[in-house]
Amino acid sequence: MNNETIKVACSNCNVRELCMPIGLTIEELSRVDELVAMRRPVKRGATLFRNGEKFTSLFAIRTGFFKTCVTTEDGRDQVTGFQMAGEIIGLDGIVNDQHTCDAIALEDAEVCVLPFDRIEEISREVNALQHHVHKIMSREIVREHGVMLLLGSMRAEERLAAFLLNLVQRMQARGFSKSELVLRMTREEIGSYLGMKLETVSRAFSKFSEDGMVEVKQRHVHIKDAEGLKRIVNSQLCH
Amino acid sequence: MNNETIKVACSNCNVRELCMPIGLTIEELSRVDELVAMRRPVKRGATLFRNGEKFTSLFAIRTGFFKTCVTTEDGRDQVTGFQMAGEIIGLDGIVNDQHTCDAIALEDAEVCVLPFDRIEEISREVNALQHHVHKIMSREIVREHGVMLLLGSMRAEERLAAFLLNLVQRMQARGFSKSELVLRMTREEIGSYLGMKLETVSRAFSKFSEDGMVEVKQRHVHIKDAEGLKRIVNSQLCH
DNA sequence: CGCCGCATTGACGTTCGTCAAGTCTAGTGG
DNA sequence: CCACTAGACTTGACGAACGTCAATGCGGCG
Repeated sequence: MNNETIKVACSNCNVRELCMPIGLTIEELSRVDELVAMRRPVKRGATLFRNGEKFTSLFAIRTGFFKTCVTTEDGRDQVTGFQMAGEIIGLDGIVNDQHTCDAIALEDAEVCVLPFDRIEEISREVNALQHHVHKIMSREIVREHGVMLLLGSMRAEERLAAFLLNLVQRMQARGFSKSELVLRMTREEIGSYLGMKLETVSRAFSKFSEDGMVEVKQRHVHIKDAEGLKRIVNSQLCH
Repeated sequence: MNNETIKVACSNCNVRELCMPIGLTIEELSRVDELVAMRRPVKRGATLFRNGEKFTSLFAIRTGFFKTCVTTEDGRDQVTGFQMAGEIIGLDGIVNDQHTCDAIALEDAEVCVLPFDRIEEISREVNALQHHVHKIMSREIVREHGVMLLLGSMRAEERLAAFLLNLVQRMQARGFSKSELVLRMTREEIGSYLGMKLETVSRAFSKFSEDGMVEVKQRHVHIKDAEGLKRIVNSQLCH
């Protein structure tokens, strides 16, 4: 009804349970609300932060979809992750006070800006927040272990199957279908993340499609046989 | 001189500047000393912690050399890192209160046991420690980005060159030679870390040797042309 | 001295990258 | 409303890089 200079507050945010600790007392909750300095819209294709930029804040994704990627001087490029609502990005910037990767919106998005010094300050008073921050960073480390496993020991189809299952599982945790999926990234970006070429991604999609495990229509993916995909991931085709 | 039930203290530890924050006041330093619950020797081949074990502590490596690896139920296996003196391991355990990988000593080692609840407690009082913990976790995230880049976009020889340069650079930071290297891991473990087979590792070593960039004798590696290796890493052989 | 695990090397096969041609779709402008 | 275009995607043919399998060499330890 009334126009809203949307009150910035975690306490009534719909992705709260994804990015904030649970079981806070009322007063703790109001302290945590102070974390969010502002909200910031990010247009599709725009960068939220870029390699080399000064680090000041973490970002909690309220809506939208991002990719993060690292680049080397010699032009190598690697997507290190895809992030969706409720996830925190920018953790890479803490260690040297500057970001070491680019974060780019793959669809129109909105993020909460969380100044890191404020996070540290409030963490000292609210134990649950302190532990939550540690868990978020640990979770990212564990996730990356999984990616290393995927890149280091899986073949193309196994990688894509694992990727699709992971995506759909995260969507499901956000209340979306566990069989219907709209990819926000190109084949090339998927390939970069999975360490393979876009043609190989495309072929793997076609293969799954032939085998009746998914229906693929451009970026629309319908997963008809999640169990089949799981078998692919765990197949260890040889040995 | 006198026999030592070695006093457990960071303040006079020789790898302090590697694992502890710098610029602490005297009283802060004494608080930080309380972090170390005990020291624990780990024999070569022994596991410091294992996937599934309850997480209680981080470990700071005083001496020795470790590998960490993740395993899947279907028997896939991936070395996620090699850790040496001054580095902290166990961060993966925070998120779910249990370890998600195995840590195995590749040579006789000694670690400091840092109970994590004590870390959190003292972090609240000593800001420098709080920030240091954040930096350590962020550093690990950034390191893993680098591994993802390596696994996702480099060819075999580029990976091995990058690996050798990274190892020697870390050894140098610890006061060792920047050209002389004793590998503590097998070809197979190197291969697992780099996402390639042990034979491919061996062939890459032989290639470097033929090209006069290194001398290899089993696990002894002499780096004769670090610049050459750097060129390999940045070569982008095709394109 | 002999064994065993690790490492090297060679021959061959598979997977995936490369290059190229062609198709589909969404978006734009007449 | 339709035609046109650019970018994304698919598919095929071929080759390079790496994995696989197997034989052999080497060094350390009991």
